[in-house]
Amino acid sequence: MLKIILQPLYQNSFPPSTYASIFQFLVGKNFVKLGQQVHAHMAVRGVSPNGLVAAKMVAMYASSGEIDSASYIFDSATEPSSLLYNAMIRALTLYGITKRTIEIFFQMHSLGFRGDNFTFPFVFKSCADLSDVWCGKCVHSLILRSGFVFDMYVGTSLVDMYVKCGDLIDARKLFDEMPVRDVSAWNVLIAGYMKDGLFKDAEELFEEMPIRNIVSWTAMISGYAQNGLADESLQLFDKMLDPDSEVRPNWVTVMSVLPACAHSAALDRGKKIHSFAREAGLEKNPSVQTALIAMYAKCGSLVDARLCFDQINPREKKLVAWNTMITAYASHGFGREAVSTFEDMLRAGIQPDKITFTGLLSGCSHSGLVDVGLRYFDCMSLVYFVEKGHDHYACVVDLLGRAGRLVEAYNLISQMPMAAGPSIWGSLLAAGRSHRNLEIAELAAKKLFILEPDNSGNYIVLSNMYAEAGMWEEVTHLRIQQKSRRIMKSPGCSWIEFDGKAHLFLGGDTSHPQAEQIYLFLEALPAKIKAAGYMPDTTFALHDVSEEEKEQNLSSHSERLAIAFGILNTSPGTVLRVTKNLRICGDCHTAIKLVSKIYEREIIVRDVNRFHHFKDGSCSCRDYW
DNA sequence: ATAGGGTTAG
Repeated sequence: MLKIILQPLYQNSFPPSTYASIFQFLVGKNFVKLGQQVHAHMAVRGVSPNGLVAAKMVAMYASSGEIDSASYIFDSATEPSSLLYNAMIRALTLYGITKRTIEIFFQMHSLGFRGDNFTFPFVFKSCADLSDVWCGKCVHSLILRSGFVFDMYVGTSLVDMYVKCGDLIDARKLFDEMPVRDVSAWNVLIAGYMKDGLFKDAEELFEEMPIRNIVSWTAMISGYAQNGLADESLQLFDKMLDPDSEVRPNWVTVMSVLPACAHSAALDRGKKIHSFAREAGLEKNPSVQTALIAMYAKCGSLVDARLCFDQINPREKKLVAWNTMITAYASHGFGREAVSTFEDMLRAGIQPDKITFTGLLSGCSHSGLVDVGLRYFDCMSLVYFVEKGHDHYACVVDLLGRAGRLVEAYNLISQMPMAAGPSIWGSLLAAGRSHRNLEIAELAAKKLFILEPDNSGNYIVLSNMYAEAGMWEEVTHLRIQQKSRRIMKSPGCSWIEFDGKAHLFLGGDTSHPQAEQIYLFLEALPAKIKAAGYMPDTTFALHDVSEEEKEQNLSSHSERLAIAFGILNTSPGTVLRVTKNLRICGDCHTAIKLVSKIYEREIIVRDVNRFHHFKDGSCSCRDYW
């Protein structure tokens, strides 16, 4: 076929069916230039494309990335046909132009072309992407009597539409009514249940279905991972690696399981999955590489994250990869690196988006780069064409608040074009606390009591501030309020990975087999610190007593237990990586700095907000978090 | 020519 096309095209025009076959042949081949030559050949000879030819041209252009040319052909077609409409609807769906897809469908319908089994799957997909259940139902009702609902493809896309619109009841009903179901229909429903957190229903379907393919497995694994069920996700992934498993993981599976490692900070597991990806030839996939960056960053290994980032082929280094790297630096308090990576990104010609700026601004905030952050914030919409969103304001309120510029922070909130959410008032409250501004703290706390009445932390912060100021009546009042709403504080816990297993400690925990040794170690610590000639920063400890576990003995905070366990069980010099479910307390922060110096250990603590790299007596956050 | 699993986030 190619030979025929490549023969000189100077001869007379061909009959339409020939042009149609040529364009048909070029679909998906990415020979745009050739397609354009044939197109010109036709145009020069005054042949106007009939419905069939136009349809093939639309398909050809759309499949080679030329959606504008496809649209042009469609708009200038003189002879509309079902086939042409189908081709255009398919092309638009391919490019995610959902609204136009639906418009074109209704235009088609109004011209008397009713649509067929090659039309509806795309229309329902568009409704699904828009979460437009109203439109979906409307199209559904149009075809109720036509019999197309019994087509397997149409049925599956309908079930998917209801799933994506959150209507699982109707999705299930349609699924049960389908006369023929293949594995795709099952997968759609499984994915639907996992999104909604209905694990039992998803598991039942997964067991029940006659054939499971890689998509079924991946839907389960990613569903668990996205809902924070990291163990379930990793276990199922292991099952898939079993030699007599029915399927092998592919790049989507690997990409989906990595967030489970990230969630539980399981660096060793993550490294094993990385090795698997390497052996399976999936390491060069840019999406896998991006998921690896995020995994390494969240498991505390920025070095490995950067290595993965550098290994991505520059041509394949897309927005998400840059965002992930910038965010990784930001969460570790490496603000300067976040900024320089952002500048590298601009030089590479990548257009930043709103996530880029949340990463960049939070990086500035976490490392005290106040002026740099403010400069980027001021010009982000005019220079980089990214609209300022709620989260960007949150970063800058945080930035100003940490720097003690509380009035400016408050003024910024008042000027926001949208309502400030809990993250913003939370930042302001934290800033009010650390800079001892009761007025601002009170103001922020009162907003938070309305916005998130169940969050115990807000009551505790304000109550501690009242206590510090000797305002005991207010303390009592807050306590009564808290009791009446039955607000429970969440218990602090920390874990550390050792020997392929997570060792978890609660505050004051004595249940660990090595508890005795751990407590002996911690009790000996103050003397060691003194002997080494360091003075604990008592001023800091005095006014920043842990807000979450005040009544508890500071020296048995969960992060200290985990670190003690780590020092006792690993060889000298091993980096310790500890994860905590709450914010690290000021007293522990001071203690860990000293431990890092005395025991010559690098200690990396991931708390609920960010990372702390303790080394040689100081922390990467420069006591600024 | 048609449907299903998807990585980044104060």
